[in-house]
Amino acid sequence: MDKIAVERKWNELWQKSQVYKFDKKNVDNKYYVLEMFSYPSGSKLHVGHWYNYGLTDSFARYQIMKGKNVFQPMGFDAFGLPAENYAIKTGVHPQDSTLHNIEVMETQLKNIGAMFDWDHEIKTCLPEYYRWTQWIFAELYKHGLAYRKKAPVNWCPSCNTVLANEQVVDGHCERCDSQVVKKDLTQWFFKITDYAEELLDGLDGLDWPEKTKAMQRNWIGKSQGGEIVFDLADGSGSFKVFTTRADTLFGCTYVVLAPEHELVEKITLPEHRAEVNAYIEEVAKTNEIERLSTAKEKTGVFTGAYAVNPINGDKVQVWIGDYVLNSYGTGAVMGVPSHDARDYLFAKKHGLTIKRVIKGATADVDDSLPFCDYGVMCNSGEFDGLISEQGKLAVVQKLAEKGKGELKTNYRLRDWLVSRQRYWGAPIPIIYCPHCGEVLDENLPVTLPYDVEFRPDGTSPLAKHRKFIHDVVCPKCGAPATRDPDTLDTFVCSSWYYLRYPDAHNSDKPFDTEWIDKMLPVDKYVGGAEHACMHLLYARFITKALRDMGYLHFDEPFKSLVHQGVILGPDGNRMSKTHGNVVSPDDYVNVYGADVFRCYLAFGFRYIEGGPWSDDGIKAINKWLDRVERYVTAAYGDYAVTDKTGRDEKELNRVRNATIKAVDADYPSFSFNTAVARMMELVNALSKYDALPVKNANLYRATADDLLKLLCPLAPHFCEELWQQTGHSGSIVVSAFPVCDERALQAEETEILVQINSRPKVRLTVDATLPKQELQEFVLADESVKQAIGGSPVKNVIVIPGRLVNIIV
RNA sequence: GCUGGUGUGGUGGAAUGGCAGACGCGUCGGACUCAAAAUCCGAUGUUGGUGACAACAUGUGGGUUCAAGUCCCACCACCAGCACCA
Repeated sequence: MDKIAVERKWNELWQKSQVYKFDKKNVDNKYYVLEMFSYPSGSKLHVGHWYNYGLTDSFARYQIMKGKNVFQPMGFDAFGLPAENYAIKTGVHPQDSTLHNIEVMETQLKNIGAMFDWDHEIKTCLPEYYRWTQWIFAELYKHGLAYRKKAPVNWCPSCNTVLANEQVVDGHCERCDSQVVKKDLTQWFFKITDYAEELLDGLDGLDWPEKTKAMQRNWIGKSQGGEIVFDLADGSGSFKVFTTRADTLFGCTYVVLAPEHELVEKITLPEHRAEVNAYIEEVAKTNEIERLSTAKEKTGVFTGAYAVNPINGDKVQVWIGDYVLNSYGTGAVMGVPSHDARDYLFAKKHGLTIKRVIKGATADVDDSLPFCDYGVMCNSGEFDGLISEQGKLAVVQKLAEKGKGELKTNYRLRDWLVSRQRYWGAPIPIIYCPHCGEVLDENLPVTLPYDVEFRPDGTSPLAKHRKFIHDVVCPKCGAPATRDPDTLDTFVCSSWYYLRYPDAHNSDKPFDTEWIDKMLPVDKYVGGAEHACMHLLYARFITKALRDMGYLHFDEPFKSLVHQGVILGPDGNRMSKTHGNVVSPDDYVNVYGADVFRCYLAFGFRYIEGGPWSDDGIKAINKWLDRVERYVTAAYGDYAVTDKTGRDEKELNRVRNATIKAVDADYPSFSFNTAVARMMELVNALSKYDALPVKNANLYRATADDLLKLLCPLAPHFCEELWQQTGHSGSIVVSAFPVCDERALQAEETEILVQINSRPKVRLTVDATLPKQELQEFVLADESVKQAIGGSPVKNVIVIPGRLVNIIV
């Protein structure tokens, strides 16, 4: 068979007959399969795309054959930084390059032979989509979930531009190598932290990999402790620290503020100012990863100020240190050198007091300092003798009575910063009016202008687009106003696209609430594990926020999640241009066809593991499909079948049904490699039968039919062609998946293993229906078993019916 | 550093606590052929033995069990994620 010609033929016929069109009337039986949509990159589809889309399509095709009404859409996450960088480099407008890339990728995606419903294609960079991204911003704003505050950005003083983390290499600008500094800008945030608790709780009910759930739990990072108020010693103000170890408060001998803490400027004494300012400037140059690195020495400087430990009135020094982050907790920590390893090092280095307040619970505990485990309080006045677990509550309670503390749950999760000082994104629908302040622009879409200047010169392309910024009046009072010059993080675009798909071109609404409640949640979501914390968390947040606004009536967007593994380059590295190890599927698809390539990807890897690329064995898959063709064709010659091995047809029927059973379990669990292996076994079984010119070949033909159906999800064109060639009517791709006949699996006789003292000794063929007791008697009566035992007394016999008998002598 | 994962022949990988290595690749041998390709058949964990067979084998060392790749403990290596989380 000329596989490539056949693929072209069926691809066209399927498009024409709209065999994959989602049946809107049959929603009760819907099955929503979604692969994370593509970024329209300038390089073509790589092997990883095929691995994700091709094999998930096989899963979707399996669901169709199991009678589901499958909805499987495709689209493009089309905004983003690379297109803008490309524009700066080449002058090609992001819109032009992006739309062109999409066109190329659409053609390539169609070659996979996936049953995407292109009628509902999404391109996030089109106004028909991003107007609703802006609508989401507007709704969050109206419900108090979008707000502005100052936040630092990476700033390259030489390029005069904001850099993404990705563009900062070792603290330097990737373009000009200048030292990158932090700069505060007022930016928009989404209040994802309002949902921290629910995002955490909701994980329990999800059919997601445990690994991913664990990562989200860590990311949300719930911790329970106390918030404690420290007054400044001169009475000029106060600040709070968060701690999970309030039981160690008596050992607090200093406090450390983040260098960015708002109080630093105010409290620093004149004689310390120079040192403090120099330190702050130095910290602005480092990124968070450097600041928090364990390998780095803990640095800090004294501000000259003192605060009062609220539990015992001690005067403690106020320091600043880069290991304290302004974005976590209260931006201030108490220093307890005796019971915290980090504080211990810090205190040793700077000569600060170390005071034990916890001792080991029992004498055998090594409680030499720093002693960081729970223990018993000491040197803590009225609290002496309390164990840490009780002590940390008691201390906070005592402080609460004086208004100096409260129990507090803290989350590591931060609010979602969505402002980007970029052009190629959805404009933020906010207008600034000199009279009314910030005003939501509900006249959507706020269209992204095409004619902009990309050359970086200190302002983003939108900010210097006079017409876009200034050609606007306040919606409230009509006064001349200005637009927000920033665009939305592309994660905002991708946080709701699964809601848009089922009705992608609706121009009245982002989605129809009644319809969406029937279509969602997504039944199977497939994509890379690298999105575990960002995209997957944002999507859950948006779903919950829209639910609380009354637009949705479900809690979670993705009921079931699968991560495909990563196909590495042949050298074992991640495929990338820099490694020069990118493998193009086209080189193989042009030679062997899409079906062979899909089957190879299915067979050669554990789907969720992935691994280094190697094309060893792709020829073998090609040959195997040729074998399938030969046996299927033979079955439909005017032939019947005799058995070369001397077994009767029962054996063929048994293998046939065993294969059905196994493959029927493998597809839904994404175990494609074993599914192929089982089908190979079936073909091997078929090969044991010779075709001879007699009639009556029903079983052989039925087996061939089943084989085609089992294989169809992986090699749809190939199977459709053979289905037609063997005279069947209708399309195999929507035919019913074979059902296993359990009766065929029940053998009358079975071989069991007899072990003596757990060592395999004798094999016996026995009646498969023998109950335990009789099986034991049968085995013990057997001559060869008696011989193997050799007269030693039998102490114990373990019988596993159908498998083995273990005789302990 | 913390957390999670992985570790099985020359190789990709199979194994609800029950005969480790299914199914492939590769290699070796054979059939067909003038020859090659294609196809088909057979062998293939290691060691010892002509042999039937025996011993040893799932990163290392212990443990539980009649029975461990699988469960428990410790360690080693590699990979991924997170970065002092107060």
